[in-house]
Amino acid sequence: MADSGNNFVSLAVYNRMPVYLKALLALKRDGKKFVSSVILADYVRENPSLVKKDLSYAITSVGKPKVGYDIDSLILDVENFLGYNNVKDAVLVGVGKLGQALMGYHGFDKYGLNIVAGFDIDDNVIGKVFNGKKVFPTGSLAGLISKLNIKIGILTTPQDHAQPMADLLVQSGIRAIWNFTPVHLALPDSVAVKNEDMASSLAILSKQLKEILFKESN
Amino acid sequence: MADSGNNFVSLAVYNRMPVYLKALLALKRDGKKFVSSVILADYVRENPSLVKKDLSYAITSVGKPKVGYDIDSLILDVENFLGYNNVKDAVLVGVGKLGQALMGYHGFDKYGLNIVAGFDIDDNVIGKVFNGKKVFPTGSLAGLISKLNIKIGILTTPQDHAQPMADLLVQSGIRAIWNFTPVHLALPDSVAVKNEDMASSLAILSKQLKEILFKESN
DNA sequence: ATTATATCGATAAAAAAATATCGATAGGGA
DNA sequence: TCCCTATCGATATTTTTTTATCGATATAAT
Repeated sequence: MADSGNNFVSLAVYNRMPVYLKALLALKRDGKKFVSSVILADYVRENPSLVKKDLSYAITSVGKPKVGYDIDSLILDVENFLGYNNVKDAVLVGVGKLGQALMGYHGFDKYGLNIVAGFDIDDNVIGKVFNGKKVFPTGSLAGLISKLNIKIGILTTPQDHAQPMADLLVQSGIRAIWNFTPVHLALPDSVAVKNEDMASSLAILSKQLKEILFKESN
Repeated sequence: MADSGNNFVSLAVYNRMPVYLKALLALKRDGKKFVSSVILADYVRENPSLVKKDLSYAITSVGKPKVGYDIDSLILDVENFLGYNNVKDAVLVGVGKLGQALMGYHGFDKYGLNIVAGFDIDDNVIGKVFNGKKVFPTGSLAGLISKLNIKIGILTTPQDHAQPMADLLVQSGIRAIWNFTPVHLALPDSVAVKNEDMASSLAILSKQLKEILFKESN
């Protein structure tokens, strides 16, 4: 049965769920109607028991013995679990290359993320429009956030502006910060943070590469 | 004592290690010379025992009772553990906004990542230079990879080019792919993959936000 | 219709990870 | 100098996560 919303589900589940979703969408494209935990586990390289348990957090209907899960309904369930179906407004601060890339990224629609506007201190980008989203001076941040009751801020500033801009976001009422800067933000407990940490990603990739090459060399 | 290189260290440790490093650098900036596991744990919001165990994988000298760890030497140890000190060459495929942002990102130097060149199929970017790195047509990918013995490929193409370009990278000798596309790549076991999965990051942030707001509302 | 089997969902067992405990000891203060 | 205390590093305990097992059952084959 689907999780009612505030029971604890571990972060590991949240990390795997989008992987299942991608696999399900690929299977659907291949014309499949049903998938078993064994097939799906094989596809994403996990254990079938783990897949069954993970899906149990999202699923609203039962799987059929001998057949598996209905792919269409499972996709809906997983998308729902991940919150793709409720739109989340956000502002983006720091409209450099990365900020522009994120503002222009159409994939966010699919995830239910709606970047309402960008903010910057640089007159060269203020007033510009990326993917239909305008760039405003940071001075107008607080007004827009409170007017639209926005809770999520995306932080893509240069390093030295990260903490001050995070502070400004929090003062303006933001309650969740998606931090793309490599800065350790000091924030109150009442604000959620997700660091998009390229350092650890790269370290993990290097570690895996090292392991693969090591295995081959003996 | 430091891990000799191929004992198993869990991914969780790799995820936390850069967080410790950021904290250590901040403490150093504040003029601190030593730090205890308690202080560091408090800073990064982890348990002191966990911090001690994690650091034990990286550390080469012992901490002092009553004092803690020498910050300077700990920074070196952690950087070493994370591989910041050995340069890793990489190629980048797909020089759109995101690709340009990554090519222009100076932080990678610090991590020991050196993007040697970009590759694209679009004549509008081929020949251009970003941050001193030139963009070549994908046709010249294989040659450069084998000539320079490059093992890491960064994938920042549009979705529909992701799998074909990943295949090309693998054929050309790439053994590790840092995948910034939202595509589930089908790759042989001999190739490491790290998906930069914005879907799960966003889902986790949303979950945390929901939990924080829920806690407050009762 | 009967039987064989693949799969589910629940739960038990195992493995892994996180946390607590504890003896040893360096440094500070009486 | 001699305690007292904070901390380390090692290890034991607890908790969490993952994996295996098992009865029930839907489908397919005989």
